[in-house]
Amino acid sequence: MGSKAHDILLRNLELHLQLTSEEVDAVTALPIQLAQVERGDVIVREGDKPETSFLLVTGFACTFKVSGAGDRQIMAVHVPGDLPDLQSLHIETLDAGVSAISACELGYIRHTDLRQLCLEHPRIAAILWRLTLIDAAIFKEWVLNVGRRSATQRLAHLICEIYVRLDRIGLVEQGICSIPLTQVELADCTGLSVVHLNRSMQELRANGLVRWHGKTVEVPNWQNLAKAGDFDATFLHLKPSANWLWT
Amino acid sequence: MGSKAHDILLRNLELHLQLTSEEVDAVTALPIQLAQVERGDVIVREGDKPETSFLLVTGFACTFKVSGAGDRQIMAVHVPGDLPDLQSLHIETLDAGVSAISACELGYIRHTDLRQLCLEHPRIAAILWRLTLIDAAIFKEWVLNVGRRSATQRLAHLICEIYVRLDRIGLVEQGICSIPLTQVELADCTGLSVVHLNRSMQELRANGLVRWHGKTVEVPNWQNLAKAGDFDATFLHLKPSANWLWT
DNA sequence: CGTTCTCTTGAATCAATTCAAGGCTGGTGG
DNA sequence: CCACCAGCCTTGAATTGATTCAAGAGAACG
Repeated sequence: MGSKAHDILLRNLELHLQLTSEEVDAVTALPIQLAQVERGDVIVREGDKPETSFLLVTGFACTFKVSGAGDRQIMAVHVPGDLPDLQSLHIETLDAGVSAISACELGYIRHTDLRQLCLEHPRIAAILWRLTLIDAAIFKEWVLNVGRRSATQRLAHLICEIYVRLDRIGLVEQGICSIPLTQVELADCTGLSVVHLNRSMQELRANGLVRWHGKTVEVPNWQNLAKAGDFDATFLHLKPSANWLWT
Repeated sequence: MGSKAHDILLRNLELHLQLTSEEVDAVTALPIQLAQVERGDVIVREGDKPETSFLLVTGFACTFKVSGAGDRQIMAVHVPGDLPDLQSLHIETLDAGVSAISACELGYIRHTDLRQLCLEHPRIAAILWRLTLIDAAIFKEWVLNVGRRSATQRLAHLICEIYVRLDRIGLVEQGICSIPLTQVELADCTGLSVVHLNRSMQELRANGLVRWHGKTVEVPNWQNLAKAGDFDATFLHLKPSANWLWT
């Protein structure tokens, strides 16, 4: 107990609420089963009925669905610390798949253990609930993004979101971070064709808003990119209010 | 206590889990403040920090956001029994507004009362959490709908969703129901322009898939409409598994 | 060192938007 | 009771944004 996976999980939880030492102990005592997956692997599929949820310890993953015509739409990008299928704790059947965008380390946690933790520690239950609500907030923003923004805006907005979330977990240095998404995947995030996504990317580059080569992404001027992407980080709910759970 | 609002709420909760008599009593004892709003009224705004959540007792509402360019995108349609801003229980600032699509009766419930209820009745907490997860499942499906389906499919899919949800609460009779959405609102749900939405509607009509006149909507052949809209109701999670919370 | 992704480009096509205008309906006031 | 207004629906035509198709260049991998 007390592995790297526990550390990542605790760090994520404590971004939302300062835990008591009993709470920290309870989380640390959680059995976590480690596993690895390769880039492109499907971790869980739509229709699965898992009895565990997994913590993304390292690497990138995405939540996706496939239309009847066979087109893929990605609806969430996951970064280390995320619990991409936590919803399965209270909804038996998965309504979307999760696949690995890069090689990933995963930590599987049994639902029975999570339920027990929630019963004994209602504040942890509240944080986990909150995490799923933030996921929902991101989905809403994506509906707006895909439904009402231009191709360039969509891409800029997506880059902003990933950038902010990476920054939060310390994965951005001097405006540079590593984002292992291919243009095919970016297209599937934004509801565009690959060709058009490529042209949108070139437009961002031409305007000096991003430098994206391979996996290395540089944002020379955050303000400009945020403006181009109609991006306002409020929907990410990065900070809980001081008096959450106290009123 | 024991108003129409309580009945609607209880009926919704019991669609997910059979409540014990203590649980029913606890819900019935919940103070609910009734209110009315007119068609078009904004009930809560993006950025609000409410200390209550509201139950939609009668009428239709929608969750929406507005892009920087001023375009509206609707990301959820709400029917009686829904708790459209339940998320505010654990996220202080609302990331989307809710507005009334028809005249509505609302029942406001204080967060403090809901939190107390959750602490004393963990199974009710689980149901409420589940409700927010189902909302999230719907958002995901909407990302797919808006991102990867054709105009006609999007509209057909939307009609299917509303139809199924109305049917579930007994608001469909012989394939006919009342849906007070205008074409402007349908366009805002599907990420289309009004003109194009109108043409998509005509296509559905021409193919005998829907009869939509004013607020009266008839679905002559459910199978055909579902097929045209690439619709599979799984994502609505209408029925919990038999052993939810028991494993 | 070939194979397979990934990225890029040009050209033709198509889906959806915009612009503009007219018709319908239900409600309101003269 | 009728005239008028506002909101909603419908239509046509021009335009634009995005897709598709096709093909080549570059990078990554065993």
